[in-house]
Amino acid sequence: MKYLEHSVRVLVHEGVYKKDPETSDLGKNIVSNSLVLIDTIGFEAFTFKKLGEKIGSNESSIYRYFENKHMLLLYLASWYWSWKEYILAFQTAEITNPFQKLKKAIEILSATRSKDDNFAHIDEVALHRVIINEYSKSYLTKEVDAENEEGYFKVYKRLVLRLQEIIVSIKPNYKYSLSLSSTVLEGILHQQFLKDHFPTITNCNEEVTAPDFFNDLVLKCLK
Amino acid sequence: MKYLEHSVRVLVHEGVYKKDPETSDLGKNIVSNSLVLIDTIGFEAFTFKKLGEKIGSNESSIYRYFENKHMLLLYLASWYWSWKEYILAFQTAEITNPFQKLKKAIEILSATRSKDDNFAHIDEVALHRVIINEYSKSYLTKEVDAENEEGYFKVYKRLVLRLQEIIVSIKPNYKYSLSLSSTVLEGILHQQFLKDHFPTITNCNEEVTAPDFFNDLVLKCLK
DNA sequence: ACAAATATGATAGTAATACTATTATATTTG
DNA sequence: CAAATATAATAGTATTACTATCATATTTGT
Repeated sequence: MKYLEHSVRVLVHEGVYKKDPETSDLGKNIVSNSLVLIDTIGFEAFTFKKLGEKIGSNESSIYRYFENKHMLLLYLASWYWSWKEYILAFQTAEITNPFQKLKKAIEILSATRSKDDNFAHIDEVALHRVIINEYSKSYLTKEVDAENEEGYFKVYKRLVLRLQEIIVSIKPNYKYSLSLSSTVLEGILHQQFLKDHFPTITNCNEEVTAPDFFNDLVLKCLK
Repeated sequence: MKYLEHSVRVLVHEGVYKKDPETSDLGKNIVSNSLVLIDTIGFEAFTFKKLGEKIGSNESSIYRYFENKHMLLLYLASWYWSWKEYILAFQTAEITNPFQKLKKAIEILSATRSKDDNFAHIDEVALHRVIINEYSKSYLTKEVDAENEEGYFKVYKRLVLRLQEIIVSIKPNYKYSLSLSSTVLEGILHQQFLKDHFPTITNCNEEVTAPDFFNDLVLKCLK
């Protein structure tokens, strides 16, 4: 049952994998453990060889699922954003007040873990950290235009548009709704990174959260 | 004369290089050509071997200046931010109106090239593109805390604080001046990237610029 | 002017990375 | 029970990311 739900709500673009990791135990192991390993040693030091050793599997078997570690990162990112999109749709559906909707959206996009969800093999908290630390690297490449055409960033872009819709519903004549939305989504990750590594250039800390700041920011923009 | 000026205004932390590239022709060649090569093939594909071939020099000679390509990126980034800081200090010194000062600051931080400056061996436009595409990679690493302690990100953080000072001078009781400042600085790079690669999620294009958006944003926050 | 120091170049070598190919073996399925 | 499929094991290649050594050219200090 868990898995049926899972595959229904979290859809990853077919092009990013050679073989769908959801269809086998090895595949699920690759995904769940790559997450933990990237979180531990960082994306640069991460290799398929080390992952193979960790899961007691052969390097060559991993290559049957993903062309390389870049594609695996695209997979993890798609999974993350797709999951966020699902929670966003689900948890804001009932909210009619657009201000409350916006607040809820920012909260969801900033959240380390979702209260009502639970996936068998994915460590949500580790995934959240990996996205903060590594997501930019998935698009800051020379291949970004080709991969964008393939549709690998569709889910992320759709999320930006969903947030933008809420913004527009509050202030239809606001000229920078797209830029505000993409700034908030990117900024949420960035402020969380700063909180952990460059605390002198952010107000976010144990008391002040990223949602506090971005809520205030967006509301002021839409007044 | 140019070089005297240069070394006075652009100061890079000693720890990022093994030998100061400003002290020799080879060093200057390394810096200027690495810039062009990274801009052309991207940081991931960039190697010291390829750079050596490009400048007709040996790989091992380049290693005498920089420990590895990561340190070279830190160098280029420090150089860039130090240069921006200089221009900012210089061009806003005379402005007494804090709103005008803020506008000028955002303009400078977004500018591809500076009008009144000209460096013999640095291609400013290429450097600006490299910063947009690669700067995040300099701090999204497992070594960030150690390198931050060494002071490798001092210039960048100081720039954020300078922008924040202007913000505070306009609205002293604004609670999120640091986060706003760091969001703007990061956002300026991000919106320019989106304009080039993900135009559907930004309002920035040929007519609307990043300064247009961020000026509007910051002014609304400080009203 | 000359010895000493320094900078660069050339070559070689190592360990790790990023794969591809082949073959053997185990498991599933029709 | 045969055929198809998945995984594991091994080997091999080109490239990367260096380090070490030695020769040679250039600069500098006296």
